[in-house]
Amino acid sequence: MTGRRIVYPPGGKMLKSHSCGELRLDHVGQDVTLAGWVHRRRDHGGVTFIDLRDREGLVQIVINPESSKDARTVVETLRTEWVIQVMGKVNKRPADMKNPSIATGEVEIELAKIKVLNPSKTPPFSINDDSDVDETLRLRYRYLDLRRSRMQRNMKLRHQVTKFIRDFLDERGFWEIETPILFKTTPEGARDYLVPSRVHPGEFYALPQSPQQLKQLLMVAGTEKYFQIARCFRDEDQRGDRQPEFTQLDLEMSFVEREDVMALAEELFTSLVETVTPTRELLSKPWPRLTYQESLDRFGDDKPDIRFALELQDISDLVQGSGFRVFEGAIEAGGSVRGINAKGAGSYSRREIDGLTDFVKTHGAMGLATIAISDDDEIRSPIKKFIAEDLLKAIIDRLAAEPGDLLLFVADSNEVVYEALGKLRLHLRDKLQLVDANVLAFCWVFDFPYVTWDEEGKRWDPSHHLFTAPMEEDEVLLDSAPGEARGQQYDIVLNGYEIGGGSIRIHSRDLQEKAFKLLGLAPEVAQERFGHMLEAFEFGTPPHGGIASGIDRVCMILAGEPNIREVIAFPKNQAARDVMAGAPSAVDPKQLEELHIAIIEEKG
RNA sequence: GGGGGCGUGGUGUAGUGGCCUAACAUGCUGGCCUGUCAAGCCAGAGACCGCGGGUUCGAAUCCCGUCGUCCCCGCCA
Repeated sequence: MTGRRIVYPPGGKMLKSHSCGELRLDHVGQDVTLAGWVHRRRDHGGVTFIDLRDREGLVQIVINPESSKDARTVVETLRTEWVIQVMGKVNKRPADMKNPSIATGEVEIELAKIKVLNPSKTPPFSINDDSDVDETLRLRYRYLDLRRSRMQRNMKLRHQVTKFIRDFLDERGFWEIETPILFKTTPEGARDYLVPSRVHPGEFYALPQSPQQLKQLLMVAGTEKYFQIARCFRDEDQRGDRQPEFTQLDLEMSFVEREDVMALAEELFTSLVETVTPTRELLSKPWPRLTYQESLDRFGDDKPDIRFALELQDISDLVQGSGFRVFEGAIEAGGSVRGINAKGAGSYSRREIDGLTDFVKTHGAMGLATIAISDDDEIRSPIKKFIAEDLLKAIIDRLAAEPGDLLLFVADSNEVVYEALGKLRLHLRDKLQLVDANVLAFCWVFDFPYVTWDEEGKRWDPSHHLFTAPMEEDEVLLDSAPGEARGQQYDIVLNGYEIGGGSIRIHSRDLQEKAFKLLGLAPEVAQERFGHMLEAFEFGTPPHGGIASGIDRVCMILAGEPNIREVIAFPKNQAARDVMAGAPSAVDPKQLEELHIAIIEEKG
């Protein structure tokens, strides 16, 4: 997209009159002062060129034998990444010397004066190209990495995303309100980052996992429409799309129902991507809506990537009574047998199919039943000898299989079947290159179960969070059959990533207490941890709901990057370490003493 | 907490038991060159192969351990 033209004030308010990247034919004849980094230098003996770079782009500086001796002497010493200031005249380039590959390629600067503002050591990796560099090295010299075009592009994109969100919500009456970073621990959910209190020995603040409670209290406070681009903290192990601190668009509205929040969020994100990434193709508008159950049945995933098909098919009804114990056993135990048709993978070797089997095993499945149909219609299948031929045909029909296809089945509990096939589906997406990277596929997933049973902890866990309201018609189920109640929750999914989720909240003390009780919080514990919420709900709390969206993930997808570190200026590595500054680090014993903290050495 | 991949001049890679006195590209240093834009040409410096131990006549290469890093599971909205 075309950025705002940067015009520097004339008369020496800054060290430059123009940015390098903004110069065009209109500027021909003007005397300009530029400042930036030496991108490249091409010394031809007589004539020398410098590509001068700043944030806005590149421009070519020409030094002729007719240029001043002083200038030529300085130019000889220049090296890449030196910071220089140049004064010169903008000339039109002769016709055969234009460079269409850069925006300023029609012009060049005839050097009059040059000043070295700061020399540079040879950087540890090249700044002037986008070659791959070991990520640890990039992180260690992040300030240099951020100078490279990829990161400049990503940081700019991120700015445009947050700027768009702010403008959009401002226009609709939202107030941006900051909430505390030092708050109260909530042992439910993720692990908290704790901050010791110096003035209160033995007591700790916690960094917020999200501003959830505070934004609800802002609704109690009559704010009605709130948002924040908020930093959130979770002390859990990292992934490519998870960092210990990350940024959420957090918003909350009073006097709304589920549809109101969904409509707002859908409009926000649709217009966001249409504005910020106009060349990306939006798969569908309005967004498809999937119930949680439909999402699992079709994609084996509650955050489905709907850019490609490869949908799951249930064959339980077919294989029941087939005599094949692996299939029958799963069904008898309450599970199912489902499969996907990996179109065009029928020629996979034994070795490749074994690879797929190993893959599903890492996701809990016992194994993978396969039916490979070669291009000349020959069927290879380890289960062929266990099932009748007409059943095999029926299964092939159900999966709409053709020569050249590979059918893959998992028989297990529904939970395992969904997980294994859902992940296998994504694995095949990458292996078979089934998606167009330019497409953006949003969808809604809703009608989540209100709670899910945690077998290990022998208790009900919230599928969203503690403050989500159940569907009104399902409230009666909370006592009788909590597992069947649905929550007033909705998730935004983009290209297989959950980029946002929200709910209508509970706004009455009675219902909130009931929810706490269901979730195994004893009244006195609930009072200790969330007394302020319960109390607030007694003072005329409006019905309210909202949504939160992971800005890092959104930017990652819009930037086409493989992980969120690429859209965070100073991210931490997989081990949650800042390798540039060296955080976390040991602290002075004096500091610990002041905080009333003693270190316990690791045992063993 | 568990599993897997990777670690070789500054950078990116090749080499997977002797041909390695470690190769290639790029970068770096010096020289030549008046129109290039990933400039070109010539010359040069630069790694004992993450670290420690072991196997072997012989290890960058095999084994064990360790450290770093990335990915996945667990965990986490």
